[in-house]
Amino acid sequence: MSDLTAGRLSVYLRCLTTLEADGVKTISSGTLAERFHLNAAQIRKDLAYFGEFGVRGVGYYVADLKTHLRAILGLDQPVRVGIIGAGNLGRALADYPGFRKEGFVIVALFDTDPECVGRQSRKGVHILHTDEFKRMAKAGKINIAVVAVPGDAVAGVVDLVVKSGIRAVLNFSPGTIQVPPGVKLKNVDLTVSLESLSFFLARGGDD
Amino acid sequence: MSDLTAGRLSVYLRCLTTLEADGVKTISSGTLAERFHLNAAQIRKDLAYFGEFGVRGVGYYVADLKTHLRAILGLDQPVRVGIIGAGNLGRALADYPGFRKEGFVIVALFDTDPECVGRQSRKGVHILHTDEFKRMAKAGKINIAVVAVPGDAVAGVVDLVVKSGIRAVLNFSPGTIQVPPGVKLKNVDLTVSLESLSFFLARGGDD
DNA sequence: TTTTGTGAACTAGTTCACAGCT
DNA sequence: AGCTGTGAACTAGTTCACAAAA
Repeated sequence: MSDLTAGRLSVYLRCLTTLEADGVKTISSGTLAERFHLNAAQIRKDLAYFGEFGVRGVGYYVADLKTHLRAILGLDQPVRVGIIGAGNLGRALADYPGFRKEGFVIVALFDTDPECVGRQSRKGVHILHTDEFKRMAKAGKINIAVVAVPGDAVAGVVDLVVKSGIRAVLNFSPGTIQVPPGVKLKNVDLTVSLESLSFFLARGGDD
Repeated sequence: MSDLTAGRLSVYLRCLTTLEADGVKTISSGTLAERFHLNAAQIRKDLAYFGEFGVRGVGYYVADLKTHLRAILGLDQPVRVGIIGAGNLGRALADYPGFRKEGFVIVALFDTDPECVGRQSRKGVHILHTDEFKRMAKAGKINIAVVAVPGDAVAGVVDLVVKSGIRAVLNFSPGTIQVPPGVKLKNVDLTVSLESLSFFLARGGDD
């Protein structure tokens, strides 16, 4: 199963949440695709890979499919997130409402700056010293590490994260880092995102 | 030219900046690939599309290629960015050092909350009322719009942005929005990113 | 009749491998 | 000898189109 599929499952889950709030009980791939600008065949193929969730002639039961998707995405049990880097971005992520909404638990922020260690974010996420990270991860208190440190610190931090036994990392820091097999790294590179758009404008912007 | 290629060009540019700082004058695709965990053939193909920048038997001149890439990415002239949504995330993005480093100019933050309009971010980016956005965009003061508003506001904001003549949008808000042809929309969905990682862990995490 | 699930066809993207230039 | 630029081969991802099920 590809990375792109995983992302789409997450999108489908959000669509279903919207539909449920609207009181929709059952939805066909065609209607779902139309309403959320997706592709019906792709929805069916993505879902069919994990089981036969649909009913021919009817479609999918919203509540039922939602439960299945949450389980497939591992959201049927709490997912604990530790954020390394308590700068502006790290703290914004710690307080991001979208994470809590889907059941993620932000365990703590981690930083090395004595100025902010011991303090907490606006919404009350505690800032611990990065030295604490390994102990907490080893104790099974962190499932996913989010890295939001300056570029020159990222290599060391990712090394620490991997050595702590973490197997999923969401990285916001720049750089072409590598992780050992068995560890999943997802990069969100803000500069690259913005430069891609600049490229589009520079090209004439007609595609 | 695909979106993925544009992203890689941005990555190459950053690699070259690092190399230049290290005093490297010339680099082959093979060495570049090895050092930054990239693919040599892909680097050559990506670059060759825009011109014959390399010298056979030698490689690429770092400073020269960097200039070319900056021009291709439209970074040879200032790119002006307006950020709509002055919440935690919007303000963190406004102050993000990586943007300034590559020559982006953060024109202003925009929000509708009277509580924060008139104030400014830590680094001094002014927060204007969203009503001002259209005027500034029409006056050519904004090239790229960054959207970081709550999910229920995103449709209206993107509509405003498009009506203001903006042709490149970086969206951090959730939802499957659509823009007319000729407008480039890039989504950074934080919840989807995190859920993809959760999916990987739930699957057993061995790929 | 409606809609799923899925093989087959298609499209996009990556990597190989080597001719040709320096 | 070394390295680029590029056609050809390959791999991955998407969409089509339809048989089978409710």
